[in-house]
Amino acid sequence: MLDVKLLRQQPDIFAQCLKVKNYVLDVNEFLFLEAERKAAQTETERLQRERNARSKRIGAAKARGEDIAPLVAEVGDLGARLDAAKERLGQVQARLHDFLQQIPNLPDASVPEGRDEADNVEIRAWGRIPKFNFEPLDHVDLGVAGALDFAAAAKVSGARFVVMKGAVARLHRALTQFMLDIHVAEHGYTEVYAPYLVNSASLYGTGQLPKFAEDHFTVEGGELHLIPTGEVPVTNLYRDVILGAETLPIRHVCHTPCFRSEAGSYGKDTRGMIRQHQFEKVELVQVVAPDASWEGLEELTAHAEAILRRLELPYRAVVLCGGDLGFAAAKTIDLEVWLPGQGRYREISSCSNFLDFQARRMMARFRDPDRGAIDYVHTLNGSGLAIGRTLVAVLENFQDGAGRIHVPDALRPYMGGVATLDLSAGLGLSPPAS
RNA sequence: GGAGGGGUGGCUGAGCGGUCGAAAGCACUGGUCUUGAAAACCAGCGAAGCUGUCAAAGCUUCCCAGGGUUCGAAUCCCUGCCCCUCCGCCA
Repeated sequence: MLDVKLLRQQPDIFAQCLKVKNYVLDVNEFLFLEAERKAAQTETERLQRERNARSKRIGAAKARGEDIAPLVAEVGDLGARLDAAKERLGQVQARLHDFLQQIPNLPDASVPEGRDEADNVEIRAWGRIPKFNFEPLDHVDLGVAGALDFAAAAKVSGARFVVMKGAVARLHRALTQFMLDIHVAEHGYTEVYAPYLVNSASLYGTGQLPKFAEDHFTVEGGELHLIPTGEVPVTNLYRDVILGAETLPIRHVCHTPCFRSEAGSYGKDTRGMIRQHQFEKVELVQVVAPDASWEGLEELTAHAEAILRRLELPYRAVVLCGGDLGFAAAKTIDLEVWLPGQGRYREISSCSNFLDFQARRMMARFRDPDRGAIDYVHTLNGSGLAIGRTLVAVLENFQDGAGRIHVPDALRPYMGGVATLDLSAGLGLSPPAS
């Protein structure tokens, strides 16, 4: 949600900024609704004031033991007029609210112009892209002996699901634990366990509603929704909260499954586990004072990058262009990992600064001791990292051409010391030491 | 699933249908006192929005949410949500 007061003052400047996000702000519609709102609100408040004054006089007269009948008669149709005014105000406010809810966040001035992901700008790259003396397989082929079983998942559930078995299932678990441990022990995040089903208010708070209702799953007959990302339950912890300044910055790490309907992505990434209805993610969330959010974005991005570096996975960081930027974000840095099976970089983390956009929607505030005032916090989040895609990256980058996967050093303690996974043996389970 | 109790300001907690946005205490902020601190005492202290160029000032709304009764609702009625206690079931 944007600052309405600022929007009123300079709607044209807002419209100009939103063009970078390919959003057309209907300034005339806004000005019309604002004029309506103002008229309706002043009229309603005027009638309320009159009613209050009259009621107060009746109360006073009654207290003095006087006959209140004439005073009551005098009220006349005030109630009816007030009801009508309230009705009108309610309607225009609802329209205005809807209008404002649909407007995306303003992109930061540093966000490059552009239409789609082809226009994103690389800001750094790390690691060496592996050279193989064989044709690298993608994860689907690497797991074909049974460790990654897409057919079984299709039978049990449908398309866009996976069943992992044996060593790969363990690798998946190991990655999760590894990431959580690093973020907690070394990056100063507090671990959080949160619900996977949330109410609509939470989805409004972080901006998944009202515009993107088709992107997530809603439980039939209920008002609960499967979370599309851990961002939703974790950021909403601070909905309707006024924080003490001393509690900032807040850093949370949370491992959750994520559920996405992937409506509108038919035919896209249908092979393998790049785009699934269900995947796991370790999410980083920060709640900070307004003057600390840009620093926070750099920091949070570096925390996500640290995981890739320790896993020795080559990646690059790109700044999303206006056209590719999400609804609520002012700026987003994507981390893209190299996938030999596809011969290209793929998104594995998305780190965003939302400024006060989410905070405004969810009334997440803090008490600023310097000014003695209450102000909105700034919120940030990023994947640290998406587990499924990290698994794919490990399998594809560390294959040896003979169906074996080299386990990166950092992960071995989480794999019971195992250095190599043999996927050719079916489930990739090492034969028992006999 | 059954029975009962309850949702009031940062917290605890009063509240009669009519100067109640709401007693009191705690916490917090400022002051007096003190070498300093504590204690004591004095004062202040909820949020959102609107009108106003700014400011001064004024107004409206908010006592879980949504309806209703009434000239007037924190207070009465209905519905929903949430919490607590006991019983049952249960990972």
